[in-house]
Amino acid sequence: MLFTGTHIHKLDRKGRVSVPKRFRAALDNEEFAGIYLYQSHKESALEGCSHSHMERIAASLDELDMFSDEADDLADTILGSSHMLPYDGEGRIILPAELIEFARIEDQVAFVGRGRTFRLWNPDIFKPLQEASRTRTLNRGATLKLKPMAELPKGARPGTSDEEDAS
Amino acid sequence: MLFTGTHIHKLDRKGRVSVPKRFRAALDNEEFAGIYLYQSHKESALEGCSHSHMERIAASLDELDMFSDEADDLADTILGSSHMLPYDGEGRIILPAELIEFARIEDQVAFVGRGRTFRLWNPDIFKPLQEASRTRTLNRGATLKLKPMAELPKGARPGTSDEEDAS
DNA sequence: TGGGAAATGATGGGGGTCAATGGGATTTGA
DNA sequence: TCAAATCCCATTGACCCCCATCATTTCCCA
Repeated sequence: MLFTGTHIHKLDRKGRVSVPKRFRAALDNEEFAGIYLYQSHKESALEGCSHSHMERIAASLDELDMFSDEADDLADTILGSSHMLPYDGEGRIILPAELIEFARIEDQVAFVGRGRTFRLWNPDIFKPLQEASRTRTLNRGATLKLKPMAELPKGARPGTSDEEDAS
Repeated sequence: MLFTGTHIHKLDRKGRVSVPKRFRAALDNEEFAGIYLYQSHKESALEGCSHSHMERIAASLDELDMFSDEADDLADTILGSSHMLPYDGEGRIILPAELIEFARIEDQVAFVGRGRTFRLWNPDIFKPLQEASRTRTLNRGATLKLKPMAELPKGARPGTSDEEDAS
């Protein structure tokens, strides 16, 4: 379950767009055949995730004080503004007009993997941003501290399996 | 069982409103074919939930000191003022006049998912509030500490079902 | 190793189905 | 007996299923 790479697909005149095969494959075992999308907080982009990821968000919100202001805001912003989008027979979703407008998407959509989640962009907007962030990363000499293998969930390590083999 | 998204439906002149298909689907296994609504204690909105969630609230109240003022207040506001609303043949409920008035609902109702629960709003009132939530979330740099997958209820994780045991 | 064939993913579009809505008819209950 | 709730059916428009085509990639074999 990992979203990687950038995939550019066409938005047809019915408002449909194919979800990249790789992304669909990453969602194979989900109980819901489709994806969730919501508006990004900081970017002119859409955040995408799986059903189980959404469950995880809900479960985490549940833990916060049921009456806290922060939980309220997060619920409104994420759960309240998310769209549950099922695939059609060909693995496409219908991109709601509201989201098309928010992300200023025209006739093409870039699916950008971010590991457990992904983003949808207007490719023309994403490209320059991607280059900028690449330059920043290089200049900063950023390093990422990797988690030891042993702490990874089962199924994410070679030689283990979560259910059946996912080779 | 997850309520997500915002769904705006019409309140007809008989005081009926369709419960969104997605919400009804989330309540499929409930013993009661309908929803519960009560007045929110901090917003001009209605809180909605399932029968089993209502049971959960009752159970939580049990744990509070039975004679505490807090328990009294909560019992009055939630259990005492809640309405049990069955669907008609088309999946609609009748919105009681008392609740319409409280939430200042006119001819449209917004069903807003919040995970285990949902809220009903006058869309014109909700919209600006949701914008404000978004802004606060952004400024606060709020991040939600996600619960580890392993602690999620079974059936909420890919590759598990709540039927049999998945080691 | 190159070229052609087959498989697979992406795209376009028609039409049937179902959710949302409106309103009349019948039943229930005060 | 009247009002309100429930049942029932009609309408409509959005969405989903289906199929046809096109573009790639993969595979196979010379």
